[in-house]
Parts: sequence; structure tokens; C-alpha cells
Amino acid sequence: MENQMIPDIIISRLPIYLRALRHMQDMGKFTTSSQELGVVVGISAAQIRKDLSQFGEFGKQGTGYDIAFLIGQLREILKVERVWDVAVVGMGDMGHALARYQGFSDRGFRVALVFDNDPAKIGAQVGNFVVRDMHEIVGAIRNSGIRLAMLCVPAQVAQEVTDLLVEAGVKAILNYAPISLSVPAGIRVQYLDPSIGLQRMTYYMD
Amino acid sequence: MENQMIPDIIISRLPIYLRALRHMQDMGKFTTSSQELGVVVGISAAQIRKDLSQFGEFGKQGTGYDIAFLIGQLREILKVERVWDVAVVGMGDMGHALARYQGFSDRGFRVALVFDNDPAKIGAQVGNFVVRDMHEIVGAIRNSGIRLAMLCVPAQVAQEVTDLLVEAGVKAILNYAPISLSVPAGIRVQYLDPSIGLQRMTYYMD
DNA sequence: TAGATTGTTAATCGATTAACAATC
DNA sequence: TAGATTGTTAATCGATTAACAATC
Repeated sequence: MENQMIPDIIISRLPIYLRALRHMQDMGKFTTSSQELGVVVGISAAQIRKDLSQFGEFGKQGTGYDIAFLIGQLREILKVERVWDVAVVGMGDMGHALARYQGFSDRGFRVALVFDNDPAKIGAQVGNFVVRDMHEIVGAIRNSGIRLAMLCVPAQVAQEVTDLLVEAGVKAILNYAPISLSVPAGIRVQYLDPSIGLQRMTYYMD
Repeated sequence: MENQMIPDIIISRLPIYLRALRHMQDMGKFTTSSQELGVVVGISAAQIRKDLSQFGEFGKQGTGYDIAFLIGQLREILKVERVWDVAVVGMGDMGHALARYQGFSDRGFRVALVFDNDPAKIGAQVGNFVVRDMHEIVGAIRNSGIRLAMLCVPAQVAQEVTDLLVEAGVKAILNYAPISLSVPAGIRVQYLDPSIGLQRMTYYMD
């Protein structure tokens, strides 16, 4: 079988490699080495080679990696050779920004549904979307088969909305709300709280 | 000396503990245990105790931790008992959302300056701020003594803007642009690319 | 060929967990 | 007191690095 339990820490680096490789490609480059890629992403060459070798032999001694080929392999490994529909929940400033974000389309994602519970927002247009009533969230997500959501509601209601997302069949949540979420086994959460990001750096300031 | 080189992975968990403790406090709780906190944040009780013990003895056998006291200690360790001024660079949707974000004030941060290079935006009001010309960025940040910035410009110009931020004296950057940044030693970067967050989860989907 | 770079092994390094004496 | 929970040690587990034969 393909999956011999690759450590999550390795998986978490692959999107970084992919992003850097696409950037190199945009700059007109055709090949790279673990050394060169390592400088760009700030990771040792040995680690990059070890990470990639978990999935196959993608390079050539002496010349390194073909960028287009490695991009293709990483997209397949990460399952972003396809396009995933995503729901955005909460049309405050952050949800609004994500609904209109132009950076998803070439990275494997497409916003497909957006929700809010504010009557003043329901039915309004945000980007290319009509804001749907949060009360319809379970049915709408279930019908669409969507399994990815971005959560941009206030912390106060984030857990209850999460429970609805899980009930609707969502398997992975990108959480912008500043709170730890409780989810059943098998449901993934990634946290993007800006204050946490800043607090991880102030410790080092004089 | 206070700093015997605490591993970064421990530092990165402290803001999570702090956020959860404040949530407990908001719920009216006064004490907690490493066990209880561990369930909330999804980290083992042993690890929480080990992490905290790097900085002092904050708990009591038999009863656990006083929440208010531990919050105070963590705020001091992370240096967020004070308020840090932050610059937001790039007034697209994401920068706009951050400039108006209400979640910084009680977490140790305050947006103080916002920048864009679009003549149509310069001088306009965003939240409580007047958008300043990006051409003034080095002088303005240097004058204000700001050492934290949130970067929300297009990937294409993110590195050159980063170089300006570093020149201006910024020591830590929260990067929303979808690109790896190159910075001198001693400058910290935290990455919050939403597509990376999603790609870290699609690998696990069937 | 000579030089470069891979994939992999073994060694090192670091982080997590389990267990428990101390003690509130 | 009896029960609970800390801080810490030692053991385990996992990740990173260094080195190099293979080979393009």
C-alpha cells in the first residue's frame, strides 16, 4: 500500500517545497538541487532529500531535480492535482477577504459556499458568491459534498459552528478563530490565529 | 541569566496555553490542572508540565495551577504584558481585515501604522488609520520604533518589501504572502499562507 | 573523464512520555 | 488522612544530520 505512515512533520513541509518550486518555475528555471531548494526554504539539503525519498526517487545524481516533474509529484502526493471545493463560514472582514482571495485557484482550492448568520449579510454578494444563511449550513455542505472549511466566526461561537461542520461531513478545518477546537478523531484542524503568530516571536525580542 | 536557550518548539506552545487559560478564565474558572489544560489544547499533561517547568514552579501539588497567576507568568515570559505596536503593509482585503481586527488589543498588540503603494488608497481611512504611502515606509517605521510587521502584499513584491522592513528596524514579520522570505539572522518570520494550511490537510483525505 | 548531486545508512541530537517521590 | 497533582528523572521514541557509495 502507498501509505506506510509518513510522519506529519514531513507532510507539513511538502507544501513549502511545492510553493518554492512553483516560484522557481515562474522565474524560468527548469532544474534545481536539494541544496538550492534548501537555501530558499530555510531547510537543510539532507532533510529535503530524506523527505522526498519517502515517496520515490525523483532526482538524478549530478543534476538534481526536474522542477516540473517534482511539482507534478508533489501535487499528486498532496492531492492538489485536483481542485477542492471549500466553504467559508463567517463573513466578517476575514471571511470576506478569504471569499475574495485570488491565491487559491492555482493551489488546488476553490471557494464554493460562503455563510453568515447576520440577516443583513444573508443574500448579499461577496466576491462571486451569495452569502447563505448559516442555518442551512449542514444541509448545504452535505449536499455539495464539501469536505474543507475555513472558519472565520467569532471565538465565542467557533466550537458550535465546528460541531455543525463536522455533522455536515467536513473533514478538515482551517481555523481563523482564536480558540482551540475540539473535534472527533479523523477530523483535521490547522490554526491561523494572528495573535499566536505574533506571540511566538515577541519572546525573542529584547 | 534568565535565558538558558529554551527550545523554540516549547516557546511555540506557550501562546496556545495562554489562549486556553484566558478562555477558562472567561468561563469563570479559577484553577486548572495540566490534565485539564491538556485536553483543551490537545497536548499531553506531561508535556505541559515539562514546558512550564522550564520557567519556574507555577503549580501546587494536589490542586494544580491558579489560572490568573499562570496567565500573568505566561504574559511576562512571552513579553505580552506590554503592548506592541505593529505595522500592516498592504491594504488589500487581507491587510484591510488585519487593520480592523479587534482581536489584538487584549493579546498584547496594537496596529499603529498601515501602508499601501496604490495612490487610490494612500490617504484613505481604513479602520482607525490613514493609509500611508509605502514610499515612506522605512522612515515612518524607524521613527515610530516599531519592530513588528504584518506583511500582506502580493507575493511578487513581498521580498523587496521585506528588505525595506528589515532596513527600517523590524525584527519580526507575520507573513501572509504566499512565498518564503529571506531575512538576515536575528529576524523572525511566521508564515500564515492559507493554501499551505489547506495543503497540509488534503494529503490525509481519501 | 571530473564534478556534482542523489538516495540511504548510521550516528547524533532532541523531544516526548512514563513513572513516581514529594507535597498540597 | 486520602486523594490529587505537581516537578523531575530516566527511558523511549522520533527527527535531523553527516557521510558516502552510486551514478548521472
